[in-house]
Amino acid sequence: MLKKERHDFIMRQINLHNRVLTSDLVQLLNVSEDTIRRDLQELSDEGLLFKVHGGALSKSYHSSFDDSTVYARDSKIIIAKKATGLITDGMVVLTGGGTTILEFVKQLPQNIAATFFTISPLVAVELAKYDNIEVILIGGLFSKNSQVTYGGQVITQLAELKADLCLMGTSAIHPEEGLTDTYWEINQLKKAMLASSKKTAVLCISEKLDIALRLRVCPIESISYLITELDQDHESLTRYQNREVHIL
Amino acid sequence: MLKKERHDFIMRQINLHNRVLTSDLVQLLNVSEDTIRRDLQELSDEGLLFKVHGGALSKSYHSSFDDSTVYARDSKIIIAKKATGLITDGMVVLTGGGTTILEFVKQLPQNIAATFFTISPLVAVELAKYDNIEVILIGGLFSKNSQVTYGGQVITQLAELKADLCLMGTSAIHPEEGLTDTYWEINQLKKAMLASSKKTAVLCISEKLDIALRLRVCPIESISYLITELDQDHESLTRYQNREVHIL
DNA sequence: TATATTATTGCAACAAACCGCAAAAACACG
DNA sequence: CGTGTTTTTGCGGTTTGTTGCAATAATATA
Repeated sequence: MLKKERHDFIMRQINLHNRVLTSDLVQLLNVSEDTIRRDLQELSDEGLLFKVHGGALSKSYHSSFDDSTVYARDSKIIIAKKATGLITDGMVVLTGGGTTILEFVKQLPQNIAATFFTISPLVAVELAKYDNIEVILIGGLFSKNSQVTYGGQVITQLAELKADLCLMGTSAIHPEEGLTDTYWEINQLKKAMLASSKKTAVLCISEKLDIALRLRVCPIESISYLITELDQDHESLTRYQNREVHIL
Repeated sequence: MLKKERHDFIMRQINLHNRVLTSDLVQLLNVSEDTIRRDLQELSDEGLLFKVHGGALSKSYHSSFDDSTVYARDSKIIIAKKATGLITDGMVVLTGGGTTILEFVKQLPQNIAATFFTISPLVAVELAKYDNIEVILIGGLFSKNSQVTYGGQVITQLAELKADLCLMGTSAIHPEEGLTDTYWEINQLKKAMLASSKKTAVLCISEKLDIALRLRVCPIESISYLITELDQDHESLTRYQNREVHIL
């Protein structure tokens, strides 16, 4: 393999995963550590990546990625980590959009092998960084507000699908009213997603608990897992606990 | 064997395999290393390949997709600006993916009113920033390499659609061979996109001119507009000019 | 702080590139 | 045809590029 090809390979890995480990590259490319280190040094000199102890990081990861802009990011990371526990190899997963789901994708283990259907282009792009994940983007009208596809075409495609697990964020959840939403189209969308999945996990920061909006998506019993940043036995969650809903 | 024949042979190998090793060519062509090196040097001077230590690489071997440092960004901005001239209010436009198309979207005038179909999630997200643009994302399998949706589902949806204009990037264009590509699925995809549009514009930086890859998408006559960063009457473009193709 | 992992540096072996030169082939032209 | 010129090619010697190794320094992790 030519040096240039190695460099291209490394850059591809970097842009795919936002980071590379020296040790991984040694195995993948079957060359000595020294060679990889020199490659990383050269690419770093060209300003194509950030060299760090143990490997290298994507340049865009630091510059363009403004972590601070995501609201309540710390909470969302906790939620995301809990949610990854639900995913096992071979699973078929359906996801919605939103920053919480996006965070969930970033927290997935590197080698997870699964099939993901999603209505969120951003989630699709993030999922594509995993070698062993097959990504199917469900197409349709694209919503400027929620950054997901919606509309009849999406509903139709969802109807043909049966996923093991559906992961969705929510803007409101209430012990009696269940999941609710403000927009008709998003409401329809979520209903269709629920119907297409054997189980459903709702990812939701605690400040969205105990809120009911105009349009009802489903009763609380239709939800299999409720994932918040709170402890399992936090008092805010007791009213959600029942035979159907597992609190994580 | 004549020099010209050797050069043709080398270019065939390059376009077939994306790479050649000096040592391989020495054996295949039964000439000295120096001769091969000189051949590669000359072909490199003509801009037909990239010479590297140990051999040479195809010019289109810029497979990697890096969002941080877009390759030849200045050229792509020039191309993008030219392309915006093709869009008028009320148009139905179909776009592919790639950094050039993404740049095109960023250059669109703020209040343009049009309908865009796209196979690229990133393009969809960017288009969503325009208030008066309706965005329809065509869904399907998501390609990790090219960051667009592809496969049967995409083809099927494209078949139901007739756009006024199709905008696509390309990795290779040649006056006799037309549009060509390396991957079967992308090839099929581009064919379907062409069939779904009344007119087609190809956005393409000049270094991808005069390159032919393995799989043919369409003859040069099927293209309505060819947009490069070069001046309209640049000599590199004369061979592309004919009744059908407009050079911008 | 102790221990393991990763970086750095100089070095040697090898491969490839470069340079000048000369032989051979192709070409131009009277 | 012959002769001078240009182009092409291969060879030897030299320089540069690439890679892996070993010893040492720096850094992470518990």
